[in-house]
Amino acid sequence: MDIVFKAINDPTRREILRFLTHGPQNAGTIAQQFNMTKPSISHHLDLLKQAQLIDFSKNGQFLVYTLNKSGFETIHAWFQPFTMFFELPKPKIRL
Amino acid sequence: MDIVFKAINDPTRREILRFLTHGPQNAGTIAQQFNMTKPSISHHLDLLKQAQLIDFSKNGQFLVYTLNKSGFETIHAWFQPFTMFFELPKPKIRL
DNA sequence: TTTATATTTAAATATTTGTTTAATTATTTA
DNA sequence: TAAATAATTAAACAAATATTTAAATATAAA
Repeated sequence: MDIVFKAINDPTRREILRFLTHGPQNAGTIAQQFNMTKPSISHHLDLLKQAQLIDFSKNGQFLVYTLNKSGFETIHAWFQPFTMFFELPKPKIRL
Repeated sequence: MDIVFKAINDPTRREILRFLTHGPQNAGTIAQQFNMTKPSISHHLDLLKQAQLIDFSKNGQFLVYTLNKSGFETIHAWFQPFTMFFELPKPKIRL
């Protein structure tokens, strides 16, 4: 559990997650988005992977990264007890 | 924004937040819950305060801490875009 | 089968973080 | 007003983190 919170603590990692909402991306494409060396991005991807916030599959010489449900469910589950205490924006349509 | 994620990264701070779901608590009462010195808890409370996850008011010589909506809204807002991508547990009743 | 490309792993380092002990501030009570 | 209580602030330090450069691995193309 700790690892998920550690993962989303870093701004670069949060940007990577946001970037992946556009769909699966190669490690190189992800690295291009940032003013930072590839090894540094690689390290961030590794941490997000450990937190199960992303996943990857191999496509030839490329590694394709995608969002992974598990880590987000962990965050959601942690957050749940606190929603009881606050009026949070309600969904516009019936779920 | 960064400060909120930093705040919830620490397990002690997450326990403090959980403890405060039981209602407002004095600094001393909070400190008792943990095998840790008061200055350390004080520092954690300060960080949670900075993140607007908690608030306090003075009652004589006591400082009474409570949960604060603002910080949780920040987390919720960040999480929102990701909910689109995953089937998350649905509410049991109409909201 | 050599060379280029995509990416990670390893080693080193500066910065940040969590904790402790000691000192300080503020309030209450005797 | 002096002593006790509640809590924070300050200084010091060990542990964890993000980054870089250099080296290694794996696949593709020439």
